Amino acid sequence: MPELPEVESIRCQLEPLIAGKRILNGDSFPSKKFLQAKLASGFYVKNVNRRGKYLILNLENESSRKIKSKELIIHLGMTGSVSVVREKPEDLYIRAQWQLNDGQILLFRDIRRFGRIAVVNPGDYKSLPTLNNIGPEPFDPKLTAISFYKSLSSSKSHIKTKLLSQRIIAGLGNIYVDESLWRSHINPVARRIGKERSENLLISIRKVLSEAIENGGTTFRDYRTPDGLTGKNQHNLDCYGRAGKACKKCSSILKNRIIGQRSTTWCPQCQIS
DNA sequence: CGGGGTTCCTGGCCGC
DNA sequence: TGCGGCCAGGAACCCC
Repeated sequence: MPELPEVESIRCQLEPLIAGKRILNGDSFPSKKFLQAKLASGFYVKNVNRRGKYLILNLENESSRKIKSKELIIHLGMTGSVSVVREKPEDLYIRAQWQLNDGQILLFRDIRRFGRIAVVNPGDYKSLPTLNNIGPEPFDPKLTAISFYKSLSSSKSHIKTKLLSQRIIAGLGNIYVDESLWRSHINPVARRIGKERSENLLISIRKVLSEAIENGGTTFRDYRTPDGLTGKNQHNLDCYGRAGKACKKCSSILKNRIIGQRSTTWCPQCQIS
């Protein structure tokens, strides 16, 4: 579902809709994954940030001259979306809702319930292990070809698995991993890659992600921005979803198989180990 | 602790 | 039209 470009598109639209608003109360579907929604009650939304695929709403509440801060973390899972509405719709799949002081309601909708809501003290991500151990943002200038190479070298699992783990680099999911590996001619089951190929991979990741952000994300089925629109990046994919079709570089037939429990598409000709 | 497999959910699509 | 089987953009969790 939503990977970094989709979450970033959502963040960008959501922030002006809710920044400065006060959350009067929160309510949720009765599941452990969403129950913390109500803990955001009474706080103002300072801003809306993103880390990897996680939306992070910075909350503040000044009571009796003491400023209290929290973070409302929304993870969209596979089918999550957010919207801001005046009237709550009849919808079975609303998993959390927050009444705002301007009469609007922030909604979290998630058909499959793979998403998650948490309200934590700033930076305290113990309850979200992946966020707690997350790697650098792809566009962080501190992430260099060398540091990326070293980080990739620290584990010997398949490169596809490493990129999906969020520990080496944040925000990649199945679509953009396959796209980035195709662009940089790296086989998804490669285990060690050299400095030069690591650098090419990082360059490809950045290009793939920035194009996807410009296109407003990739919509296959569920992904929507808060304004309800779909993304356009599905028309920009070279590899993901094209198994059985001709490689756009060499015309070989793209293959597909399961790697690390995830469906993987690659070109057997250009993506050598 | 790192790594691999399992599990959480629902709906859409395909083939019979 | 109905139903079983399979598939899906993610990550927490459990066990070795």
